[in-house]
Amino acid sequence: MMKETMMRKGPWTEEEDVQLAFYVDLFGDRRWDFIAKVSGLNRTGKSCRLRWVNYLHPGLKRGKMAPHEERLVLDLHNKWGNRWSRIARKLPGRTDNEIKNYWRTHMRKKAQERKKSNNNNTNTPVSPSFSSSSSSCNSSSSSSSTMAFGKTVSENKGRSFYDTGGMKHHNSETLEESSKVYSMDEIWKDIEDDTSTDPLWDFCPPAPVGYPNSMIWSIHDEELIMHQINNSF
DNA sequence: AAGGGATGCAACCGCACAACA
DNA sequence: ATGTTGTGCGGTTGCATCCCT
Repeated sequence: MMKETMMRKGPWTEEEDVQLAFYVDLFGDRRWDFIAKVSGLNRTGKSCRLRWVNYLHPGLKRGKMAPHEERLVLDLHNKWGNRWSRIARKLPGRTDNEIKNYWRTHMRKKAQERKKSNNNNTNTPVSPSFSSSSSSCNSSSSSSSTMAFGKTVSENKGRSFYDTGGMKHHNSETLEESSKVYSMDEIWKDIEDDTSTDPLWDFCPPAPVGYPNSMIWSIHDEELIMHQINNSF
């Protein structure tokens, strides 16, 4: 039987962050349900984990993606599709969530640029705003296809507009050419063509995920520690 | 200066999978 | 072999801030 207690949701407060960090420091970044319980945070283990992984983890970089990171994301997405966590492992200090958000943002940007360039492709070229040149964009064969980005695309049953599917769809015949209302793959391919020629990303570091995995402790230890904690608060 | 749309990011949800009893 | 629990992942949403008119 699970007793239904109202779990807290929504943004984390600074106090909660401090508290979570304290307990993760004590118990390691595993056993999230346990941490959630003993910390007294009225959060689910899941929520605690997410907060730690995406925000509190000491190894995290913050701020804008560097150009080489952008390249890496593009290239790895081209290879692996929406395997965000996998991609994140190749970008130390970046989280899957961050990369996912980045991708979404830039897909949106790109989509809009494309839309613009389609609208007035007869004369004024669009100024590229993303990382490097995108001069070859308008060489794509999709110049006549209907662009259905933004809100309308959600009508496109189940596929979010930034979900190109990556690898998933490259070999798939489910995406019939004829049925494409819009083709992110095509668009992104164009972008890729511009960027992937650059071997810059080759430096690709050996994926140190950065989690301290040496936290070995027994249940017995847990209980002892718990006891101490309870006494100290 | 104000209002509205665009953007970026944090957080939640649902599902899948692995470990364990 | 099976059920339960914990964790991880990908997709989606909500909200605060920024920017433009």
